Amino acid sequence: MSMITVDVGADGAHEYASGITAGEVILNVHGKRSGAVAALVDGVERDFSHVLDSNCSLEPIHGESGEGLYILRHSCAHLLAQAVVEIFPDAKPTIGPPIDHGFYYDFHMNPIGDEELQAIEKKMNQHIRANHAMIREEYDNQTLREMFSDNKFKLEIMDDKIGHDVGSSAYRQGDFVDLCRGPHVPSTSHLRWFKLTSTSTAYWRADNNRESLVRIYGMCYATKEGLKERQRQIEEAAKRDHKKIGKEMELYMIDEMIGKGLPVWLPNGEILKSEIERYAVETEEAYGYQRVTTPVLAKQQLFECSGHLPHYAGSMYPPMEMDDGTYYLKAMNCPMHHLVFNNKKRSYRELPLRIAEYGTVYRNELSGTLTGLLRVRMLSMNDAHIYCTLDQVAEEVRANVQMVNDYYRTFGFENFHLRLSLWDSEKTEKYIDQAENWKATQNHLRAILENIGVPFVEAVGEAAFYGPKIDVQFTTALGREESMATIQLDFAAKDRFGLSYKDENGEENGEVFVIHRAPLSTHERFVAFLTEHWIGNFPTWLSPVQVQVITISEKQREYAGEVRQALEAAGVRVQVDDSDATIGKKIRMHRKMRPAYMLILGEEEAAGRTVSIRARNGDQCNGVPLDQFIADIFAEITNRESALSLVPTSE
RNA sequence: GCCACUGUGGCUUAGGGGUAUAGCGUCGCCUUGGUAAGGCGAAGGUCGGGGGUUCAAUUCCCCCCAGUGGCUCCA
Repeated sequence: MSMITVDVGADGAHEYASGITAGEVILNVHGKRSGAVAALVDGVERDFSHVLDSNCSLEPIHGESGEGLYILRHSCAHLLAQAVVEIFPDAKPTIGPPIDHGFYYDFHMNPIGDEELQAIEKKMNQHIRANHAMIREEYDNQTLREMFSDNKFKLEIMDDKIGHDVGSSAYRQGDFVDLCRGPHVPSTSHLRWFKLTSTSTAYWRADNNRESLVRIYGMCYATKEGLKERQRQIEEAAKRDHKKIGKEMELYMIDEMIGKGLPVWLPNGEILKSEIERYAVETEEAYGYQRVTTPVLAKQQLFECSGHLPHYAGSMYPPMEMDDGTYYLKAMNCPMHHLVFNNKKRSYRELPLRIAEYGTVYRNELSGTLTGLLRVRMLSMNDAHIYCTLDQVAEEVRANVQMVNDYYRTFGFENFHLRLSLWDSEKTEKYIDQAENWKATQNHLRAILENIGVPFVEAVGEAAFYGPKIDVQFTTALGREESMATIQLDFAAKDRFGLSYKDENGEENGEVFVIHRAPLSTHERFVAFLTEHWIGNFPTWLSPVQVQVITISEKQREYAGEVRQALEAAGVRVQVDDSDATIGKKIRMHRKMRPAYMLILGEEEAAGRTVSIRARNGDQCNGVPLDQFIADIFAEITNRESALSLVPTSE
């Protein structure tokens, strides 16, 4: 029998008889409880059953590693499919990939509800206890096609992904077999820490013209702790939910009579919104923007000119017939800003021309997508369009990236990164048909980003229909990525609107590039993220209630009134509670509104014209002279400090 | 738009074929209290809307509407 040498990394090289499996080697080197779910053989992921017949390197893939979790979840998807087809023999499994935190599997079957989900979960647990081996089987193409002849989805996958002459593999556990490349965990007992979470519909190949499928989601971890930790994270995120906090703090309301996706900013939310806007106005004036206001509706011709009709018609509110034509609510400001640019002859001396607008657009987002402030049909934003030459694009993009960084630092955001969103050369029907321009502008943007030296990722198929863009991607408390800000390069507007300027040579020059940018997303979405990020405990400058005054007894009413007046005179948002409730009760009541500071006023404070400051965490700072407190909080507000520093933290 | 689930006073919620809980909040009275619930009392709901089954529907069925989680979409 020939021998082979297996390099097992830090543990050196071992000699084995040829024909040994990867799993046997791992068992030999790392023992039974190594937590390995698969093996990396010469850098390729393999099953434990993989036979070694020549010298190689081998290391275990642990269930808790990224690769290991991926395998675990993929295997768990198979287990799900096994349970589903047993309970619903007519269900046709389609695809079932691992995803962040878990997996899903799409089935062609009748819709199911929670009860069925529980039954499926129960069945999966039975199979886990039975500990079926997950066995890899290799077949030629013909055999595979016969095996899955009753599942047109699997046949379609074979048509697309596997050459007709090469064959592929399937994995069997118990009576269930599924087409799959693998690798998988050696047996179903590894899949113990899973939970089915939800069902949904998905379309075959994500195409809504094709079959509607039932998608079942689950999460799966290598350990009980992993699963528990994820459940904790979900609970934690629920506490940060902007819908819950927004209701508690009375930031916004949504009323059926007004319409869904159309939030009303209540006084407290309006304060947040207007503070954001005030900050944006100050910042963007400094960056050389000029503000305009345009109407909320315009004639059909405008949106035809811009190309939004028909490209974007589905996302606009339906047309209104008027005596002089058809009108649409604006879903974007750009066409009107282009007309502002065209309002007079422009000189190269005016470029870059930066036109900003703080207003609202309306988009007919699909009803099923609307949630709280995160996805709405009324979008308020600090929108702007920059008109410049190709040479100026780089500097404008750089300034915008810097602006985004400035903004986010002030708001306390750290979990974000840039994404270069590109067109998809395979799906050109989604985009304006100028392949050369796409390639050129994409390369230009990429070069600009590389030149600035900021890290970024690239995403194919995420471009706007008129040009590539730089998106600022934000990670939520649930670990999900959402688009926040956007900087878009538009090479099409100049032709559609005949944008031009008189250049240095006195020539009429039509090479006007437009940059669309909205660094703070929409105010709705931004406030949702802000609320989640701060759990409603906003920096002082943003807090709807900056100071909550609480009297010990009604004897301090007069002093409380003086404190209020002094704070109001300094422009501080202050509320006074001089009711006859006890101090403990007042504190408990007002915590809901999350004031930046509470001021406790009793006999001592009134006598010495001081205040006792109570921070959100309960820390105290007693006997602070009123004038000093006002000076300090004024500075904290004016500097837009993100940390509250008027009460030293007790450590 | 599609699928599943949910919808009870301002908020959180119990219940379930015989028109309904409780807590918080609100209001009144007592209390004048030093840091996350002082006491007593009162008001407040056609149980999301419409239809059906039934002697009787908030409860069961159907249709809408809205919300939640996903899909799709997302300039």
